[in-house]
Amino acid sequence: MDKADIVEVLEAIAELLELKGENAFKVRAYQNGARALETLDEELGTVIAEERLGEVKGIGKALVEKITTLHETGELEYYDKLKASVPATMLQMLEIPGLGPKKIKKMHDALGVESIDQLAAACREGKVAELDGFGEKTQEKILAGIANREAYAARHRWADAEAVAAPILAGLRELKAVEQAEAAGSLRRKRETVGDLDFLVAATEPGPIMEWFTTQDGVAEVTAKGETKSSVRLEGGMQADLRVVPPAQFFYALHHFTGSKEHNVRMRQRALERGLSLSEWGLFPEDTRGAKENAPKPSERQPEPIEGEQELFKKLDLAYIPPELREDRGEIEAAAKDALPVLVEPEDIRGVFHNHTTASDGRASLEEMVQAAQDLGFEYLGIADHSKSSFQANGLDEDRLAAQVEAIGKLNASGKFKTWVFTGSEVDILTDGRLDFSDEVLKTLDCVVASIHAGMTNDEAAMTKRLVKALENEHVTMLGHMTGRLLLRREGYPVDTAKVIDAALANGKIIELNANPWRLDMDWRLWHKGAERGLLCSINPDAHAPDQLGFYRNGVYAARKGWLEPKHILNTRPLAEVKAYLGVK
DNA sequence: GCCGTTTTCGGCCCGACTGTTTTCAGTCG
Repeated sequence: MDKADIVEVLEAIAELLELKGENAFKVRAYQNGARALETLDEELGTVIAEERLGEVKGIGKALVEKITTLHETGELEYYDKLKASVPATMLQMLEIPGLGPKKIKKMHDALGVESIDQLAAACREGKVAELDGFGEKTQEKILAGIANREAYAARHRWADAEAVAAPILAGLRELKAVEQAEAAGSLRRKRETVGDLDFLVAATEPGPIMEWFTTQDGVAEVTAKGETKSSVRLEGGMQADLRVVPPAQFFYALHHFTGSKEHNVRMRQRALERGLSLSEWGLFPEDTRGAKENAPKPSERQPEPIEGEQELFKKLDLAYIPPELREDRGEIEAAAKDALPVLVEPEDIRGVFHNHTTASDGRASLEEMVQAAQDLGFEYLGIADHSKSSFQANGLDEDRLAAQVEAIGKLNASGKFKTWVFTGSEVDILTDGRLDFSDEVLKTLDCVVASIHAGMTNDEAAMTKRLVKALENEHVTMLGHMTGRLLLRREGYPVDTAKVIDAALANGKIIELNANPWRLDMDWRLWHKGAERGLLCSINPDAHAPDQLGFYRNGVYAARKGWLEPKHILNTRPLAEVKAYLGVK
C-alpha cells in the first residue's frame, strides 16, 4: 500500500476512534501521524527498510508498526475490526452541523440510531429531545441540518466563493464603525475549494456591524448572532461568519482566522517554546494563564499593538509567511531559516499558452483572442485548439490545422498586434498513448499541449502509461490537465502522479497548471516537490473566450500554494526567451 | 498514541457560541 493510501487509513482510524468516544488525544495522535506521514519527503519504503520511521516526529512505536504492516501487506487487523464495529452510515452523521462524536454516540447508545434516516425518524418522533443534554432546539436543528445537508456540506470553488465574498467585504469596509476588514479562512489562503466565508473586522462598536451583516441582501437565515460573532446562511447555501475584534487585536485575529488550523497549532507550539501564549486575542506571556482565578479574561487583556502580521511572525523569530503557504507543509521551518520562496505574482505572467478559438470549441476568433491578450499586456499568446479526435469539440484535422498555422504566420508578420502568437494544438492522447497527429504534423507547431479527453475510465496503470507515453514524444511541449478533474463535480481519472512527474523530468517536458477555476490541475500539493526536482510549470488559462484569459490569476494563486517562484514557470519569461525555449525563429 | 534534560507519567492549542443547564458539555473553527 502506498503512502497516500496509508495516510487515508490513519485519518479514517482517527474518525472512527472519535465516534467510539476514544481519548481525544489518541485521536489527535492518529491525525498528527497521518500529517507527519503525508509530509514525509523521502520514499516510505526506504525509511521503513532503514528503520528510521520512528525518528519522524509524531510517529511513535505503535504507528511505526501499523504503517509498516499497511505498507507491506495492505491490510491492518486493527483497522478492519474498528471499521466493523462502527456502521459506515454513522460516519455520515458527522456532516450534520452541530453534531459531533459525543452526541452521535449518545444517540446511538440510547436510541440505537445508526444512520441519518434513523436519526431523522427519531427526531420526528421526539425521542431525541428527551435525551439528557438534548432539547427541542437541538432536535429541530438536527432535522433542519438533515434537510439542508446538501447545501451545508457543499463546498464552493474558490472563484465562486470570491465572487460572493467581494461585495460583502466591500460593504463592510463602507460602514462607518469599521476600521479594517478582511476576508480570512480558506478564501484568503486560496484553497481550491472553500467551505464557509470568514470575515474579520476591527472596530470598537460591534453592534451596528453585526446588524448590517445579519440583515444584508442575500441573507437567507441567521444561524448565530452574538456580541462579537455572527453566522449567516446566504441564498445559494454558502455560510458566512463575521467576527469583530478591537483594533489592537486585529492582526492577531487575522492570523488566527486565516488558519489553517494545522498552521495555527504549530504557531502556538512555537509560541509556547518561547514562554508565550498565542490566540486570536494576542501574544501574551504564558504565566498569565497560570493563576486562573485572578487572571484577566483574554478579551480584557491588551496585546502589544502591531502594524501587521509581519510583526507577529517576527515575534516568533519567523519571516513573514504569505497566507497561501499556511498549511503546515514546511512553511514554518522555512520561515525560521529565512528560506521561504519568493512567490510568483500575477504581474509576473507575460503571456499564456493553451487557448482555444472558434476553429474548435472557443467562442471568439483568433484575432479577438489576440486583441484580448494584448489588452492584458501579454507579450505572447499560445493557441491550442482541439485535435480531430475531439469531434465533440469540433477538433481540427490536419488541413484545418495547417490553415490556422498559416493564418497565425500572416498575423504575426502583419504587425497588427503587439502580442506575438504561437501556433499549437491541444492534441488528444489516444487510448493507446499515441497522439492524434503524426510527428510530421506536430513538428510544424510551436507548442504542443497533450491532453486526455476520452477513455477516462481505464485503471491507474493504463492511464499512467498513456500519459508517460505522450511525454516521451519528442514533439510534445507540455502535458495538459493531468488528471482531468472538475472540482466538486468529477474526480480525476486515476493517475500515478509520481510516475508522470518522473516522466516529465526525464524527457524535459513541462506540466501545465490548468488555471480554469474548475480544474487547477495539476494539483498545488504536487508542485513544491516537483519544482525542487526541476519540473517546469506553465500556467495556462485554457481560455475558450476572451474574458477567460483572466483565469491565469487563479493559476497563479494555485502556483503560490505550490511554493512556485517565477523561475519555475515558463510563461514568466520574456518573449525572446520563450521563443528560444520553443525553438521558434 | 506521542513526547520528553524539571522526562517513563501526565501532559497534549485556545476561546466563542449554543443549548442545555444553574455551572457546563459539546461543537466549531
